Amino acid sequence: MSPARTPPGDGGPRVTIRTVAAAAGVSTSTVSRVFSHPHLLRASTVERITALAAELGYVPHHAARALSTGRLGTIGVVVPDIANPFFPPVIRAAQARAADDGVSTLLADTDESAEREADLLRTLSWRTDGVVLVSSRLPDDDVRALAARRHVVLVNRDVDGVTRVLLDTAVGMAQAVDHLADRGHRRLAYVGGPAPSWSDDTRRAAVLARAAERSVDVVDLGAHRPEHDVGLALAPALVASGATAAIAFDDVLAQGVLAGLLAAGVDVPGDVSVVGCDDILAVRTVPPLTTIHGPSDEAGAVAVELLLRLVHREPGTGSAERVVLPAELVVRSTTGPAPRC
Amino acid sequence: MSPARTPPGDGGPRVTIRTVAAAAGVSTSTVSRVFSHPHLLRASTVERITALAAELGYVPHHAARALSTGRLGTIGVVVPDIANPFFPPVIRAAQARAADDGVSTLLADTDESAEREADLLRTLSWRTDGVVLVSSRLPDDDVRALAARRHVVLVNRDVDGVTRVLLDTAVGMAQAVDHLADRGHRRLAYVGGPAPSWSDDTRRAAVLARAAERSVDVVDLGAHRPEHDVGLALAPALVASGATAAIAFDDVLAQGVLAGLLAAGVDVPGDVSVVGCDDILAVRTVPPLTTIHGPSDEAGAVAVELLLRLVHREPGTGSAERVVLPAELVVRSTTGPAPRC
DNA sequence: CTGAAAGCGCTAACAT
DNA sequence: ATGTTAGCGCTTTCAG
Repeated sequence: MSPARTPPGDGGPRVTIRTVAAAAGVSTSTVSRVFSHPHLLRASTVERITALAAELGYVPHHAARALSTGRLGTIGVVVPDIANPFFPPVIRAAQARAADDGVSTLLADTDESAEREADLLRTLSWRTDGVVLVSSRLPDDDVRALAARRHVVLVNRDVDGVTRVLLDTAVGMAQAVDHLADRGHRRLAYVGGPAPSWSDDTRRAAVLARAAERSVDVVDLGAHRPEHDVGLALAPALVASGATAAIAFDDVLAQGVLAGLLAAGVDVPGDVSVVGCDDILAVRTVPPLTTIHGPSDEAGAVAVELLLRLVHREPGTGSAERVVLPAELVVRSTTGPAPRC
Repeated sequence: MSPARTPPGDGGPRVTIRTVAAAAGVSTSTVSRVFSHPHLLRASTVERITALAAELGYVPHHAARALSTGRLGTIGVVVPDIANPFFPPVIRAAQARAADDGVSTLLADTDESAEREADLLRTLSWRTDGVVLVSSRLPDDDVRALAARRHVVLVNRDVDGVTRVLLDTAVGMAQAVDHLADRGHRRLAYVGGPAPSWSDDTRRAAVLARAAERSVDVVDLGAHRPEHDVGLALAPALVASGATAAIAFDDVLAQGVLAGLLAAGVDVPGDVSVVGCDDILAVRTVPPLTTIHGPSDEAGAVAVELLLRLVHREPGTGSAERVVLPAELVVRSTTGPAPRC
């Protein structure tokens, strides 16, 4: 086990493909092939060179490879906010899927700012073969323009003409309405999320549609930033609305509402039922939150898969795919029968 | 505004430094210098070439530059679990600090596995100039070995001989003990975190030390994975211990304990006070959690700063620094006077 | 202040 | 199944 060598401690000139070739008495191309297309070589050769390379402490030079192949072997994953618990599973799955193909991922956080997102994308374009844009805050046209110049896959954003992976929470929202209607609720409130957002639009629409079918009233409590405080502040309005159940845009908002309700002495689910979305908080609320769970990890993996396909396919090939993954209701303890009046 | 061009839609050959040089009637070296050492050129030249380059849609080629300079312009940030809310602020600050120097960050998640961490570090070493290891799960010796071969800065891990940035929660822990002692608590419980961990060792030690000074009893409730469920399951033991207050290794554990206590009908802080650590949950618990807040973002930034210094300094220079940032108690609503017996 | 030329380490035709 | 030979796009001495 002689130590591999790299920057610190210097330790003489770098071990390159050439060093190894010389030591093995073969040409550099053979060594190169050992690491890129081993199937083109005799097994014994591959084995011998691999061992020798390891012994010499040879480490492939990423930049050099990238320069010759024109492929960086790195993709970008851009999210609005790492700290938002919705994203980590997506990110993790994306990284894992990329790693399977030996591709590294550059993770970028836009801090919820479209401007910063644009900046970041500019920087990323120097260093990546393509980008997965999760819940992009960019205007549709900007997204299309970007996709025209770079390989892009969207997650949780539905822009025509751009490859995208969507978590269809509409299914779950409809289930939530059914769930509540089945338990006697006749009037429910929708606590909306960010105004210009695909997620909120589809969620609200799904609630309204299914509620209409079930002849349940819906009070629209407006569009809001998905933050705990906001939900908390909304509790009084919810109570005033006369609704016996609330469906919130996401779990954070729902948790806020929950806290507000408890603070106001309203029993959940005795007096009011609450449903969240995204299953971000799992059972960490008190009581555990009924919510809508989608395969966000799968979304990340699929997005990377599609991206890698784009990267490897020659330009112009294939049209923008649109993958929809269904999200479903998970009943926990914040929903129950409507209070008898 | 002619559009920059990159992979998709092909669009002819890449715009290189050569294209720009030809168009400007200068040599490639001049163009190169415009982007790397503009101060060596006449201002007017710089301006002219910059404008021209922008117009032609020239984008520097990262890999090529890396190959020439031997510096990748990328650092790695390795965390055990992106989804753990303690890390995002660290990551974000690290990225921001790196971006200030035009350095990209490769984020890797080890999924709490030392083995996977080792794997990842191997991969990262091909593609980065150095690594920030946050809360590494690697054995001390492995960390030292790594640091001998690569530029490494540790966060939240104290290994002798390796540059590191520590959040000294011991200060906060002592404050917590004082806070409780001042309010009449004579017997408190420490709910420990992961067994082989610098954080847990120092926290526990700090609690014991200050408690001894204040003649307060401490019941050690053991070492545990910092998860909600675990904390929840520990509530009965806490009650049985007769302690009137619990200090937990971190907020997640504290929140679990809180939930378990509430479930058991124990009033917080009426009957039992609870203190967390890391200020991960902010005011999102009910009631809002008293905890210990440290500048984790600063830790991330400082770590990157130190790393970049290592990267740019020639080998062998400077000895391993040890930066300690103090974390302090934040009193919220889960602590109060000891119940009168 | 700017140009010319020699690579950085690797891959990819093209030969053999 | 391997060797030969050009570069990939950029930086960087060394000259001028």
